[in-house]
Amino acid sequence: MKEGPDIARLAALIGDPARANILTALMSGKALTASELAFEAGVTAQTASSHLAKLADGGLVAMRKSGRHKYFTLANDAVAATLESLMGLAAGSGHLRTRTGPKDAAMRQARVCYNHLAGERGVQMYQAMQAKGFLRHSDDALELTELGVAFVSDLGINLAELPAGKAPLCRDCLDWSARQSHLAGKLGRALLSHFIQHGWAKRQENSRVITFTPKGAQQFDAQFSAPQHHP
Amino acid sequence: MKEGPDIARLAALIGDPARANILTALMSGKALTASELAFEAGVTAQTASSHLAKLADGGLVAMRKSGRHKYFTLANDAVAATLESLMGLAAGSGHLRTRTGPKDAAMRQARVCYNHLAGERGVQMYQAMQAKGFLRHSDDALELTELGVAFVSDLGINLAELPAGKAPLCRDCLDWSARQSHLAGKLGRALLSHFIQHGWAKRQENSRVITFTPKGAQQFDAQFSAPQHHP
DNA sequence: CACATGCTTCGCTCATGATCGAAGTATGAA
DNA sequence: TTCATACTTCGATCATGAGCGAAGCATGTG
Repeated sequence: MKEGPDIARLAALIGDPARANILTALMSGKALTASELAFEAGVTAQTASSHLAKLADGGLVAMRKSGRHKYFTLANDAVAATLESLMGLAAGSGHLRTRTGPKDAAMRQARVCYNHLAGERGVQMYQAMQAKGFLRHSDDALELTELGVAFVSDLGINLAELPAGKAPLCRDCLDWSARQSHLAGKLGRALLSHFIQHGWAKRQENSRVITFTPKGAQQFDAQFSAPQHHP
Repeated sequence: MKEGPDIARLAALIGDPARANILTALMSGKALTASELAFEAGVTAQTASSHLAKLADGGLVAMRKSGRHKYFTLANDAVAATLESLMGLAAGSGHLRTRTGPKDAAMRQARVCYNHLAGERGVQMYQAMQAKGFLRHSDDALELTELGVAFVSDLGINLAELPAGKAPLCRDCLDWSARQSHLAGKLGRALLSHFIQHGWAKRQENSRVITFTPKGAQQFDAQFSAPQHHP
């Protein structure tokens, strides 16, 4: 009678309304913080924390710490496939909807992530710097190459002036709107400061939104031309 | 935040141990009575009755009255596919329900997945049919090519005789033991029937295990030679 | 008919776990 | 440092529903 894997344990995990809401929100493919997921699920942060721990323990979601945030994603696409299968059953071959999008188009474009640039612009910068060989992953760390050192110096950033301390120079930061990494760390902070000091972009009051001036956007694109996909 | 199909309700339905046992038992494809299912689930008849009512109400099982008996089956193969998908996740996350008995090895080799062939043999067949160009993915659907039509006709299966209806001819079903797809749908069902009718394989009593005869295995391998991996 | 069998309904007990307030920890900002 | 934010842990409350005994239908058999 008891053949095969323990399906009940897993299904019960998905079967709680709050957890199902969390998983449904994560089906968008974006990485979301614990607070955002608490809001999505309609529960308090404490409750969501408990649920997220259970989901992680059950292997349904993966977690990544970033500063004081915790970003959650679905653990892998097998989980997503199973969820979609369940949605299909629940709706009778129904179709999936796209959950609550990011609040603001401007936020998606460019915003402050604590102290560095995030959003599409941030991702663009990160990818361009990798494509040009300025950034390199080694083990779990992100390094600025010699080429990269020259590049930021040319920009006018003095690496020696950056504050010393345990904080890493370069770091990945997961972007909530683009679901891709962008550049954090002391260098990320320095770059954003640079853009603002040189009038490329401005911070909006009472918001995380960053607005690029036309001229600034041009200069930004010149430095960080988006990687071309096949011709 | 309440959007899309109600996945929680459905998952909670599957998430009860007794109901999960019932559904797992029905994965054998056999129609079982309420009492038999009560025994499989390890609960009393009253409790099983309540569970079965809920499962039927939730559209997971179908019921047919016959005299003073009630025969239950899974509602359709979409349900079976979802359950198999859940088993795959559960097996992956390590929470196997212990007791890897002798039955387990046989189950991995070949078993019934509701009404079609699963396990290593099922995966072998699926991959061979893809490698030989009998099956092809298009968009999200799985199609039988013209070559494939000829192949199954040669086997002695009359596609025109298959029951009409909205059920798909070919469908992916994720194998929980092999973690790869095998063939479900009306064709998958027809193929398994064919193997059994022609004495290639036999179903074991009270189990999902399928045993191939030596001769049957030979014929099976001849038709579905496993794709060779280059050294 | 009486009687047995298969299943269902009722009513009750009881364990599980979802929830949130309050307090605690970690990290970043000023 | 002091404050703010993000998340976690603890403790207590409370609703849900699984489980079963007992009784009630329904449908067979002798």
